[in-house]
Amino acid sequence: MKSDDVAAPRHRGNRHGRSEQARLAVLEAADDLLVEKGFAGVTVEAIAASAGVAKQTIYRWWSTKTDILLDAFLQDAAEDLVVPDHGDLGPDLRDYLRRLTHFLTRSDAGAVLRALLGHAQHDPGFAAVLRTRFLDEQHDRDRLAIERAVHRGQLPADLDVAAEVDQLVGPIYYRVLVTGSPVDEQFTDRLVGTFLRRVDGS
Amino acid sequence: MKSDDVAAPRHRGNRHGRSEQARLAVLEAADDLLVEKGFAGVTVEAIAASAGVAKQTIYRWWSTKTDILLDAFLQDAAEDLVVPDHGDLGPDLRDYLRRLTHFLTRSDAGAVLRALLGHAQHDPGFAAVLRTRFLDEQHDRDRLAIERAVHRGQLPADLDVAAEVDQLVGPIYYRVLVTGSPVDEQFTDRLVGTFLRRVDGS
Amino acid sequence: MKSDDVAAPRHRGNRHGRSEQARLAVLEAADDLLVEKGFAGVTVEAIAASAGVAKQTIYRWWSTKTDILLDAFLQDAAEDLVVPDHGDLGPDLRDYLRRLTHFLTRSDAGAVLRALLGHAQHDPGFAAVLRTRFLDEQHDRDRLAIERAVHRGQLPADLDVAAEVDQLVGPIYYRVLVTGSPVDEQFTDRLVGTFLRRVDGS
Amino acid sequence: MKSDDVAAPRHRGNRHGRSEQARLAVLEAADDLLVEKGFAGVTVEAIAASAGVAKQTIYRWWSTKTDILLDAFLQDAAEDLVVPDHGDLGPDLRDYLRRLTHFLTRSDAGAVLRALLGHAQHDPGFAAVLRTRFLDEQHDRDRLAIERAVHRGQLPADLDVAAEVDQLVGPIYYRVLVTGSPVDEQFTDRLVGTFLRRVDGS
DNA sequence: CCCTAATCGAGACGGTACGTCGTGTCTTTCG
DNA sequence: CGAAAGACACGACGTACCGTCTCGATTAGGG
Repeated sequence: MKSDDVAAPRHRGNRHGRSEQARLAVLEAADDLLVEKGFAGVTVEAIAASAGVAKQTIYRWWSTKTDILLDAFLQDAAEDLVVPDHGDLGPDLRDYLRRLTHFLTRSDAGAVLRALLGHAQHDPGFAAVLRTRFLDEQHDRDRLAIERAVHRGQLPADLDVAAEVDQLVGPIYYRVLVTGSPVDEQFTDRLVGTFLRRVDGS
Repeated sequence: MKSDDVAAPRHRGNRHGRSEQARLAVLEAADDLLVEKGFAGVTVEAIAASAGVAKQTIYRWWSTKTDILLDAFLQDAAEDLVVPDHGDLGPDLRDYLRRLTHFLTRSDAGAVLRALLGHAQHDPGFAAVLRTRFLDEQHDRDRLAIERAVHRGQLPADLDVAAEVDQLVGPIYYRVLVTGSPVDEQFTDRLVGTFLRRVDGS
Repeated sequence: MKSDDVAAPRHRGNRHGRSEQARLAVLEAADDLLVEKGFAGVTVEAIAASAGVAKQTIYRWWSTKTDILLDAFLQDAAEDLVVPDHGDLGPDLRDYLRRLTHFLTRSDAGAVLRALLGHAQHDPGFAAVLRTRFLDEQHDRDRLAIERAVHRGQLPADLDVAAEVDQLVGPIYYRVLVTGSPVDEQFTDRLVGTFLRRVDGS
Repeated sequence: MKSDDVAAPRHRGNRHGRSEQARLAVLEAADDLLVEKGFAGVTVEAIAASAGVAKQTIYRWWSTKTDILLDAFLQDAAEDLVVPDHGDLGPDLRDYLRRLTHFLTRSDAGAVLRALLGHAQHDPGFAAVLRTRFLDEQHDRDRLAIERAVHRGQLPADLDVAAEVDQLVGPIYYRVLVTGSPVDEQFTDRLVGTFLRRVDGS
C-alpha cells in the first residue's frame, strides 16, 4: 500500500542533498522545450542551457533525456486525471473519458506522454520503466469508476474489468496515437453507451 | 574472349535510372538493423555500411531514415494483411483480428510499424506521411469485412463503420502500443463478440 | 617537357586526399593560439573554432594537440636554422650559436619548441616522437660546422663530436629552459672561445 | 606506494591551525601519483582521493597542482644535493656532478623536478615561482665548490663563476631535458676536466 | 564509336550533440 | 573553525552521426 510521501527527500543517502532549484529548473526546461520545439528539440545540452544548469548536474541525476521528461511528466500529470465520483457509473465514465481525451490531446502533459509513448516503441527498457512509473497507476485510475460500480452492486462481481477498460480507453488511444482522427464527445459517449448496454445485457 | 568473373560485377551506376540492387540492399539493411539492433541502431551510416552502398546514394533517394524504413515496411507488409472472405461476418472478423494481432506483435514488419508509429509521435510531418502512405489504406482494409456485410444486407446501411472499426481494432493497438499486455485470441474474439451483439441489437 | 607543371592539387576533402586548406588553417591556428594565449590556450576546440574547421577533421589527422603543434613547428622551423658556411670554424660557430639563441628565445617557432620540450617532460612517448621528428635532425645540424672543420683537417678526426656539441649548445638550452637568464652574444662567443681553445690545445 | 593504512583515527579538524596529517598525505599522494601515473595522472581529484582528503582542504592551502608538486619536491629534494667538500676542487666537482646527474635521472625527486621544469615552459608565472623557491638556491649550490676554491686561492677571484657553472651543468640538463641521451661518469668527468684545464690555463 | 550525363563507391568536410572528466567554488555536517 | 563529503557551473575532451560535397570509375544513349 502506498501512502502519500510528505515531500521529496532532501537528502539522497549522501551527507548532503541535491539542489531542488536545479531539479525543478531542469524539469521545467525539458517540458518547455518539448512543447515549443518538439521531441527533437529536447537535447541535454538545450535543457542545461535553458535551465542554467551544468550538463554534469543533469547526468548526475538522470541517465537519458526521456528519464527527465518522465520525471517532468509525473510531476505535472498526477492531478490532471482525477477520477470523478458522481455516485453513478454512466456520468462517471462519460466525464472521465472526456477528461482523458482532453488530457491526451490538449494538455502539455499529454504531449509529453505522447512523446514518451513514442519513445517507448523504440526502447523496450524505457517502455518497462514507463509502465512501472506511470501506466500501471494510470490503469488503476482507468478501472476505478467501474470498480466502484461493482462495489455498489451496480455491476456483476465477476466482470473482466481489465478487458472492459481496454475496450473503453483503447479506441481513444488508438485515434490519438495512430489515426490522428479527432476524438469528440460523441465518440467517447458512444463508447460509454456501448459499454453500458454490454454490461447491462449480460 | 570473355573473362569469367566469379562474383557478379557490382552495378556501378548508369545513365538512366537507379540501381535496383542498391535500392533493395538499402531496404533490407534498414529492416535487418531495426530487428537486430533496434531503432537506435538504424543510422544512415550503418545502413550504408551494411548495404555496401555510399551514403550519398541513400540521400539521393530518401530524405530520412524513417523514409527508408517506411519504404522497407511497405514492401513487406502488403501481403501480410489480406482480409479473409468466408462469406460470413463473424469468421471474417475473428480471422482478421487474429491476423492483425499476429502481424503487430510477432512479425518483423510489425516491429517496423511499431517503430514508425513511435517516430510519428515525435514528428507530425512524418505522421502525416505515414497516414497517407499506409494507415489510410490499412483503415480501408480494417473496414472491408464490415462493409462487405453491409453490402450483403447483413448489417444496416447507416452503420457508422469508422466508429465501429475503431472499437474493434483500437483495443488491440492500445495493448500493443501502450500497456504491452498480451493480446490473445480470447481477447480478439471477445471484441468481435461484443461487436456482433452490439450491431445485432441495434 | 616543361618543368612548369602546376603541381598544386587543390583538394577540398574527397576520396583522393585531405583538404590542404584545412590542414594549413589548423596548423596556423595552433601556432597563433600558442603565441597569443600560451600553451593552456591551445585546445582542440579553440583550434577548430579559430581555423573554421570541424573538430572531427582535426581528430581525423592528428591525435593530440601536441601532435598539431609539432607539425606546425616543423613546417616553419626548417629554414630558421640554416648552418652558415664561411669556410672557417670560428665564425661558423659564433654565427650559428647566435642564430640558435635567437631562434630559441625570440622567434615564434622557438616558443613552440619550448612548449613542446615542456610537454616532452610530461610524456615520454611524445619525447620519443619529438626526437625522431625534429631533435635528431637538429642534432645533425648542430654538428655540421664542426664536422666540416674535421673534414678540412682543421680538427682532429678522432674528436668526440657529440660530446663537444653538447658542451656548446647545452649551456644555451640550460639558460633558456631552466634558469631563464639571458643569453647574450658575449655568452655564446665565450662558449665558442672555450671550445676552440680546448680543441686547439689537445 | 601507499603505506599500509592502519585504521588510525583520522584527524577531523580542530580549532587551531591546519592538519599536518592532511598536509603530508597530500604531498605524498602527489608525489606517488606523478611517479606512478605520470604528470597527467596528477589531478587534484586524484590527489584528494588518494590522500583521503577533501578537495577543499587542498584548495585551502595550495592554488594549483604544480604548487603541490613543488612543495612535495622541496620537502624531499634538499638533502639529495649536498655539496661535497674534499678540500680539493677536482674531486668536489666530479663528485657533485655525478650526484646531480643521479638526482636528475634516477631519483623520484628528479622526476618531479623534470615535470616541474616541463610545466614551467608552459607557464611563465610558475617558472618564476620555481626559480624563487628552488632554482636560485640550487644555483648557489652549483657554485659552491667553485667559490670555495676561489676562497682558497685555488682559482682567480675575478672568475665569472655564473658562466663557468652554466658550462658545467648546462650540458647535463641539456641531455636530460632535451636529447634524452645517457649521462655517464665519463661525460661528467670530461666536463670537469675541460673546466679545470680552462681555468688553469687562464 | 566516341561523347556525355546520370549514378555509383568512397570518404573528407562543417556541424551538433553526446556522455565523461577535471577544475575551482560552494554548502552542509561533524568534532 | 578546519576538515570530509560532495553538489555545483564551467569548459574541454574525444566520439558518433548528420547531411553535403567532391572525386574517379562505370555505363547507357545520343551525336
